[in-house]
Amino acid sequence: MVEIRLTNTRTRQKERFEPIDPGNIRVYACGPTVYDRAHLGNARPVVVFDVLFRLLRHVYGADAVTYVRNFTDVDDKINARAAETGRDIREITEETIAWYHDDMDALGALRPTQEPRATDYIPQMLAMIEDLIAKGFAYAAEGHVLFEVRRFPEYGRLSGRSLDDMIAGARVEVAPFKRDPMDFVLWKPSDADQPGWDSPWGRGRPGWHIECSAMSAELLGPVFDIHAGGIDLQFPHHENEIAQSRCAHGSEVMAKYWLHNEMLQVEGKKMSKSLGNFFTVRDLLDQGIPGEVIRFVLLMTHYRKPMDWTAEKVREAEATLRKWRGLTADIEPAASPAPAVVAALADDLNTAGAIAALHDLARAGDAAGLQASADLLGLLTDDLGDWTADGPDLTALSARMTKLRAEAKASKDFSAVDAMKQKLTDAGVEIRMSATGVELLPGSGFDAAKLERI
RNA sequence: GGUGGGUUGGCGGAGAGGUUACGCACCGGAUUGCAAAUCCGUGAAGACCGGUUCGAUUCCGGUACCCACCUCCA
Repeated sequence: MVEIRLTNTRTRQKERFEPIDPGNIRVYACGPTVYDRAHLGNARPVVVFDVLFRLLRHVYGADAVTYVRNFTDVDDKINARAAETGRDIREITEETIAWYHDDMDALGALRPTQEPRATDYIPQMLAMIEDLIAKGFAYAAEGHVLFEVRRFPEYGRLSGRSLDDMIAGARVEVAPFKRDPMDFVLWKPSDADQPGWDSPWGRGRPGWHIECSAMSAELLGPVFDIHAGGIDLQFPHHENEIAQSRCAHGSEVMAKYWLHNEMLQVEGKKMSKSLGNFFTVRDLLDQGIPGEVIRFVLLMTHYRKPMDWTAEKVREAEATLRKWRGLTADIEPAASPAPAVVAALADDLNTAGAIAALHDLARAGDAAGLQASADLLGLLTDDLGDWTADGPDLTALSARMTKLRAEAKASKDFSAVDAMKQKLTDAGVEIRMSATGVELLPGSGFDAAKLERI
């Protein structure tokens, strides 16, 4: 059995992964709030934890892993989007979920085992809130229900903060009905225009964090193996999830291992909606950057380090993938991935190390091993291969070139061949001449329009 | 102010207390009519100051700078 090691944010250490039940490994990842296209920053955890999913399936068996990633489809950002566009909330969330699936599929991410929607779990949320009140961890006030953080001594442990420090640095206005400034909302009242559900505290809607606690408990149980998400969710989202779940279930931990990916940056700054420096996955796909290339770039950097998105990385990734796809075309994959690749991934998802190991395989000419190993990273798969496969038909041009070259060899005048070569190069066509003939391949800067004029 | 993370060769980016990371670029060679592609090869690093050690880029402490979280965000 391959030993998997993961950096556990909960203990701040790299630890050996020991499943609670090797026959049923349970992973929860926080999914998107569905009101807009996913930006590239949203894609990083999806791709990174997709590799985790693939690794766990490889080591423990495909049927032994349950991966849950939610859709938060009730949120004030969605309400705001509905108000400003005049559209129906359900229409917005349905559309956004379809977009999300399209875009993440394009990046080669496997669909999780389950993708629950928050609005399908309102009864479970209400039950959990009532339970928290009954156990003395939450209180109702003015149509709200709040979690009382002072009742949970370990509040702040995941993110390494103390309540007093947080209050000292707090910049938000505190609602008057809170017993403590850090108390957070489990349930809040809705007006007539807002989505709402009947509850013991009147018509209302859930706060931000309770959906993940309710859905993970319902689908994975009160204690599960891995909880994953972006580092920006560590506080307050994950801290609050832990408080709710542990107090409701009386458990020692919510998840045994907590994994957090670092942020994506653009020009040294976090890509975020509030900074306005974000672009969506769809933007990149529309620019003609293949999903497989985006995926490769995301995997070039270890998930626990900030990564910068640059055009140079796109170029490198594309060139490497073209080379590897050429090498593995029509090759039967090896029976199992190379041990070096598995070992790299098992060492805290070292995708950069795994890619280095793939380079080793390519250099050694082990196409079968490369194909089988790349699959573990979700690369060189059939699903993602269209961008190299549907190349234009260049046979007429190569025939013309072959003829010109033969004539040139006889006449010793190569000017006509060189002129054509230059045009092809300008159009981004890669030219491979051998003794026997001419092979033309669309290269990284391929431009079909320029080809027309040759 | 509090908390967490980072600083590696021209660029990207890993691991390991002592032995070549790897990729891109560069340079040299093979190949080519010349190139491209391909193959082979060379060179190049560890922010700064201390400490531990026979030996540290790798461990410990400090300094500087950068980033993130503390407010919706992955």
